[in-house]
Amino acid sequence: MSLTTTSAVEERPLRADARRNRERIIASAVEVFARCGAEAQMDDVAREAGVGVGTLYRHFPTKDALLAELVRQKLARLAAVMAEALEAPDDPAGAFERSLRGAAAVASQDACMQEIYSSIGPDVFAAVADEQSRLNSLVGELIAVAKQGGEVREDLEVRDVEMLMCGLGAAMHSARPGFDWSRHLELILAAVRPTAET
Amino acid sequence: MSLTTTSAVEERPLRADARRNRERIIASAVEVFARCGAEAQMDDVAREAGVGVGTLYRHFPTKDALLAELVRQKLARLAAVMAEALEAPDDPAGAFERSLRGAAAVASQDACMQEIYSSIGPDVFAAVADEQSRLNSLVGELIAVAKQGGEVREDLEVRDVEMLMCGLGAAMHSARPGFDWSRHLELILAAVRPTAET
Amino acid sequence: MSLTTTSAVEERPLRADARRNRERIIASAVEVFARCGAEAQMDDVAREAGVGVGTLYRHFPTKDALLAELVRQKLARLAAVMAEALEAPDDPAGAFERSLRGAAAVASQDACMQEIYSSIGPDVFAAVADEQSRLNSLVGELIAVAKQGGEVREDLEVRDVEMLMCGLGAAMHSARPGFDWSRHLELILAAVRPTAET
Amino acid sequence: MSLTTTSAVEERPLRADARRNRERIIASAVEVFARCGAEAQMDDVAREAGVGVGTLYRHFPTKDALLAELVRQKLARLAAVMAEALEAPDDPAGAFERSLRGAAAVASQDACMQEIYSSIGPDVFAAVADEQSRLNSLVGELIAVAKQGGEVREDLEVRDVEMLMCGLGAAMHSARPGFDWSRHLELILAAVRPTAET
DNA sequence: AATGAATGAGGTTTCATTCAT
DNA sequence: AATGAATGAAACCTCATTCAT
Repeated sequence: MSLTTTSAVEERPLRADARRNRERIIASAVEVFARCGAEAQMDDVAREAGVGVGTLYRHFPTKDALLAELVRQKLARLAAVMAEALEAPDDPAGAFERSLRGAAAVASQDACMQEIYSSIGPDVFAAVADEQSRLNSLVGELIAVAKQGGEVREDLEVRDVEMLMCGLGAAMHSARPGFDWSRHLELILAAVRPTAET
Repeated sequence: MSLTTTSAVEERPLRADARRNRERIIASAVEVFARCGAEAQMDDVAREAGVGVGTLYRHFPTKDALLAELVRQKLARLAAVMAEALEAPDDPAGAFERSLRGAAAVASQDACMQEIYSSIGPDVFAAVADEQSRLNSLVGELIAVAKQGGEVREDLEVRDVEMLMCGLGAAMHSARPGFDWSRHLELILAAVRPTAET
Repeated sequence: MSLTTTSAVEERPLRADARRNRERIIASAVEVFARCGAEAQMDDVAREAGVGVGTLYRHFPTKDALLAELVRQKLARLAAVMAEALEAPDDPAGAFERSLRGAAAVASQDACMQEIYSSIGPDVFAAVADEQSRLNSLVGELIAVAKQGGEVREDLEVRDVEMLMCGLGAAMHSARPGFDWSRHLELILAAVRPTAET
Repeated sequence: MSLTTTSAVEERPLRADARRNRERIIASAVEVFARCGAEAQMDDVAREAGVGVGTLYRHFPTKDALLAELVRQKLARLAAVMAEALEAPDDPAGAFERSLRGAAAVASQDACMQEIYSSIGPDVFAAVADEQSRLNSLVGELIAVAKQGGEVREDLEVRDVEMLMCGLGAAMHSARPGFDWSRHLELILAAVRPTAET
């Protein structure tokens, strides 16, 4: 069974009420998972959305399918931030840093997403591969531009940013006393800047 | 109910066989949680240890209590690495870096611990506070020494290291394709080194 | 609520398209139940018929009503075979045997019907009583004729044939390895023939 | 997952209470399935047995496993009847008929078993293959003896008996008005006796 | 009249924890 | 003290039926 829900093509548009429900479900899911973590229950999501479980399962035939959709949306939002940073014409210089700050801000809105992103098995991960690689492409472009401007170390790669941001998200979500994600982000930015001896 | 199992005082020493059981349980738990993540089942731990569930529950009255013990031991091992780095008399200079490398190596042995560490609720977190703060003290000392040697940025604080290492562990555990914790660690070390303009 | 759908009188004739739908539904139901057994789902029947579930429920207010209709049609087909055998003027002698062979052949076309026929509760059974008794009358006539020809044992009754054919259908449907309904039928025919000592 | 529950060898005997429960569960299952048919629910079985569902699932990890056990026991009881008939030294002549009468009597005690036997999928059928073939062997022996005595037709095979008895069981279970299994059995016996012309 | 989205009771199964042996 | 059988509250998911569009 495929976890994909938005098969790009030949997807006849949902009836108005169905779409409304779909959106309420997603919104509620974000809410509920934020409260309870990835082990939140389908029943709770349905109740929060004010629909029956059956409706929930009509839209997402599996809990994993719902998680996949949430992750997908999150990745899409991150990609949007990246794209925006990339296209801003006025200041190509700071694009990279701006994009990371924007991404961190987006991530901080629902840090629980990090837990979900970490907890998903290979199936869900695969179901999300498209958005993931689109995001990675954008990061690649941002890095390329930044290298030309001498803003980041020469050896910086996409997966470095992935790892660091993944770590940022996790620390964010762990919410240990004293943790402060914007400080964390500054350290990450320091890590990717050209080193003294280079 | 307290999650603490080793309440410092008035702890009559376990009978020899009981202690043996306790240790086998912990070893098995590490094994099983490494295989299955935090949602491994108590029955599995018991079976792996070759004891009945009842015995498992005699030693750890709760799953959380078992998790707490595992986290505690992990923190203790990290503290040991830190202490060792601190005490090495020959090369006080590199102590800080050495300690982080050592800690990362220890963490990499059972990255699932990171998931557990992240998933524990406040109760378990509190049950582990002692080891946590002992570890933090050591990190504080290491930072102090390193600052004197000019090895790290002046504004570095313990919680910075906590955050970065927490992120490292999480990325480690996520095991996304292409992730490489020793590269991640190098970036972290770059992040804490004195910046050019300082 | 009555399961009857074709209440003899006061049944205004369906609109042309409605009738078309009704027939497509029944055909699809036969198909689907043959594939999946009695626990096939209403949604599947509707999809196979190319109509919405709503339409299906307009024609058959209940799953049981649909099953009843299927059983009714089956019984009608069996009755047709019997009537045909009875009326064949050329060979009144073999009519009984011919009718059973014909009935078995019809039954073998969708043996799943047997499962349905067995699984129906008293309600559905009652809803089908008319066709059932019409069939039984015909069997009665066939037996009477056969007795005059000395083709069947003197004590043979309608319910004997019912029982034996019911068993045949069930064995057919069970489709255990090695089962062969035409062999089974021969044995049944042997059972109803006059015994040696009579 | 295997449906087998009684893996002949190396099965350490159950604790006394566990065995008691196991037997109560089976007894209750017979009862409940007799009342409700194969779609009876696990919860009902558990309640009837006076145990928690968990206990039920400890003994039978799946509904199918439970059904398999019931079928197995039924087949074993039938085999016992056959064996008994075979071994009776005094009257080797009537052994075959006696065995069928005995089998029918046993079957009539819980005719619902027939429905279950028919409804089981290939998996359960396989899980029951041993008992099935043991039963078939006995029938084979009975047929052989009967042939020597000239009690049954020369061409009679085991699967013929299987088919006929399968049909008997089904008709029994269908319990249509007027059905009478002992009459049905007499007809079956007539079917297998040597025919006049042979 | 037709559609298919929505409903929600109910089905099977899991697992942390308790308690009789 | 040790065992593992028993417990039962949930978890996920299905499907006959209703009802807004």
